[in-house]
Order: sequence, then C-alpha cells, then structure tokens
Amino acid sequence: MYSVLLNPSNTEIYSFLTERIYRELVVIFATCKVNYKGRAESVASESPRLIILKPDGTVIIHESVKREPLNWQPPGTKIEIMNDYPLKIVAQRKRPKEVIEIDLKEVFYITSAEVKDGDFVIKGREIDIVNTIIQNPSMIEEGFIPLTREYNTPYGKIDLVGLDKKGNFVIIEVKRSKAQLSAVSQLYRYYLHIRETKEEKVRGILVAPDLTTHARELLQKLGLEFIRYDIQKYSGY
Amino acid sequence: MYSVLLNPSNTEIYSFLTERIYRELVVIFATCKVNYKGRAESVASESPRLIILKPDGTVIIHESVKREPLNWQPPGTKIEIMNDYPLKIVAQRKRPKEVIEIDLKEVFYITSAEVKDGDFVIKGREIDIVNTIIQNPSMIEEGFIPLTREYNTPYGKIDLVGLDKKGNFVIIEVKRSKAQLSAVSQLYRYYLHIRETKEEKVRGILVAPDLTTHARELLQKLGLEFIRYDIQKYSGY
DNA sequence: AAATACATTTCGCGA
DNA sequence: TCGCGAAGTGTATTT
Repeated sequence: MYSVLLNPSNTEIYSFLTERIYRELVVIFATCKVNYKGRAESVASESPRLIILKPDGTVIIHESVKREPLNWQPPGTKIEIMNDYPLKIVAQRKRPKEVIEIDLKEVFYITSAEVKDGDFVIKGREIDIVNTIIQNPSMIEEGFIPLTREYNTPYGKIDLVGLDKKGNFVIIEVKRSKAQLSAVSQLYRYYLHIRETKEEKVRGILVAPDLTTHARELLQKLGLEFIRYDIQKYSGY
Repeated sequence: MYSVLLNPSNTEIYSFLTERIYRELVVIFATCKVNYKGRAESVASESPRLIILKPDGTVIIHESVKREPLNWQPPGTKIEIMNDYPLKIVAQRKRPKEVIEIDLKEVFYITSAEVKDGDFVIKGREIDIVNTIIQNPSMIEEGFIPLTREYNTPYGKIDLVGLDKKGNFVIIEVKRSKAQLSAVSQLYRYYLHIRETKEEKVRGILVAPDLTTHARELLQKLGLEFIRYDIQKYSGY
C-alpha cells in the first residue's frame, strides 16, 4: 500500500524514484536548491522542503508557509531523475517551455503510495447561480425570459441572455461573490458589442451578492444595472 | 530534525499532532473523508489522500492528480484535532467563514519536520517590464516621458502614465504574456476615466508580447493602441 | 492548439 | 479591513 525510506542513500533514492515515478504518489522531504526557468525565472537557496511528485506528472514544492507552492510543474510534465552528485530531479514541459531543477542535498525521507481518487462533489459555483436564474427567471424581474447561456460573441461568452417583457435584449453577467470593477468592464464589453449588432434596445445586468462602491459608480455611469443575488434565498434550489 | 510515525494508533496520532501542529510541517497520508463548507461546499468520499498542515495554519489536501489541491484552507486557519472516532481534523477560519472537516479513517503515516524557509528570488514579472519601459521610454516611442507608475484612479491603478512629445496624456497597460480581451477592457476603463478628467488628448496603449485576434479587433475599434514588447530584446536590462 | 472565463482562486500592496 | 490587479496563475470548455 505504501513504502517509506528513512535517510536513504543516493543509490536507494535513485532506484526508489525511478521505480515509482509516474506510478505512485511520491513525497520527498529534503534540503534542496530549486531553479526554475520558463515564463519567469526563480532561484531558491538550499533549504528543507517538501517535494510532491504525482503520477500525472505534477511536481509541487512547498515551504512552511502559504497555500501556494514555492515552485511547481503542472500535470503532463516529464520528470527525470539524474544520478549525479548531488542527485537531481529535472521536470520539464514544452508549451510553455519550462523546466525545474531540484538539487537534492540531504534527503530525510521518501514515501510512496498508490492513490485511487475518490468521488468529489462541489456546489456553489457561478454555474449554479445561472441555473437558479434559469429556473427562477422572475428573480431578475417579472416577465424575464432566459434564452441562451454561454452566449457566444467575438468579445467573449455572455453568462446568460434573454428578453424582458418589453422585448428588450437582456445581457446578464453573474458573479458568485462581490463584483468588482473588472466585472463591470466585462459586462460593458458584451453590452457594447450586442448594442451594435441588435436591432432591439439592449440592457446589461450584473447579478451578484454585492458590488464595490466604485464598481457601482462605474456601472451606473455606463448605463448598466445591478440585481442583488441573495444566496440564502435561493440556496434551497 | 524530523519524526515519522508508521501505522500509528489513534492515541499516537492525537498526541503527535497536538504537539506538533503550528510548530512543524506535518504530512499525513491517510484514507479520509473531507467536507468543506464556506464560499462553496464540497464533499469528498473516503479515499487515500495526502494532507499537509503548515505551521502558518495552511491546510492542503491532495489527490493523485492536478497541481491544485482537492480541498484547502489558506494561512491563518485555526486547526483542531478532535479526539473522536474516527479522529477528525477541523480547520476553520472567519472572513470568509469557512470550515473543512477531515475524517481520518486509516492513517498510514505521519511525518513532521522543522522547516526554515530559504531565500527565493524571482524575476520576469510584469513589474520588471514596467521598469524596463521607464529605463527605456523610447521603446514606447520617441519623446515619451514616463510620469507615474501605479497611477491611482477610482477605477483602478494604471501601470504607467506619461506624456508623448505632443503633450498628450498617455496611459499604458502592460501584460507579460499574450494580451486577451480583459486586458483591452481594463485599459479602456482607465481610458474612459482619464478622458473625462483631463484637458489634454488621451491615448491608451497596451504593451504586451502579443495579443489575441479579437483583442486586437476590440482595441482598434475602441481607438486604443498596441505596442509589442519583445522580451528578448530587453531581457538584458 | 488557441481563446475565454471561472476559481473556495491566492497573494501582495495601498488606502 | 477593503479594493484592486498580478500570477510561472491552474482548470475546464469550446472553437
């Protein structure tokens, strides 16, 4: 089910890793230097770190703080163990061309385990709010008729488009948390495009639990509308 | 320097964790169920997973794929070990109010280690490009005079503002990789605001290594400009 | 492969 | 604390 090496020798490390890489979830705790070069560049001095090698090619290097790793490579990376002194892990990918080199100095432990992923269900994302609107169009306003979600334009996908009771074209942008300036800009971009292409009058509506002061100001100035989405009220759906 | 428990009993787990949590970097490999509730909600069925508890309160739970963890809590989270059957790790924070409950079923190993973070230097970020422009204003155009970076407006911070040789006010938005629609919208938002508040003519310039076709179309339609930033050409600075 | 937007985004910086 | 934008963002989806 799992294997553990404590204070392994270089020979042990090398054969352990070459055997298990891409097969099992490997965890290494070791002092190491890390060099990254690709979209940006970084150098990390020798220090103890936690290194995770996933069977899908993911590489993750953590220090003692932050949710984000110090360095990483996403899934699909080619991982090689170089039997040098010091032992080295090279993880590279193309497009974007990026490479991480991990110089292993002192390896305290290595573990490896087979992992089969379980079921995972998540809810409360933006798409769930769009679904709620489609099932309860009156939460936008009386007479609102949803037409298309993910409505495609050259300038981006609109979360939801529909018609109001007067036959006006309605563009809806949904945010799951407090809307900021960027949400208003996003809606405005769609709005400008649709206004050019449609005969009807066009309305742009931002749906969110709240929005920042400046976002509200900008929204009003641009002639757009805001509708509060009360997550409590519709959480039952 | 580090400790390892293999197939520990619940009593061992409990005392090990309560002693080391917030002090050392703890890694647990165990089958577990995970429930998250907060900005969204998720349920993860029983499965073997890697659990990381950092001294800063970070909690990270990984499966065998992806760079992103299955569940997590950012730094500052309050982590408690509940001595129940099964043993449970509860990690919660306020603002936003969020909680993760990890039901530990079978714990295969726990490790713990003291970690002092090393030095880390990274370069190649957006700010480096802005610096390059300030040092080489002619890469925008002959006669360009940079005035203020991170120029503050109610509608966001402008990367760099300056004057062209005719005395026009110039707004510059920099992207380190291929610019997309959102970059154009962002620049346009600043542009509209500055145009309202300034007497002079205003120009908006997007500086990036490239931009998408639709981004270019939108840019032109909105009367904005694009300047290619050749990362090779200036990488020496 | 490219483009687009979401994300429990996280993170850092200012006001 | 809130607001805003960058990030080596990653990830899913659609073209």
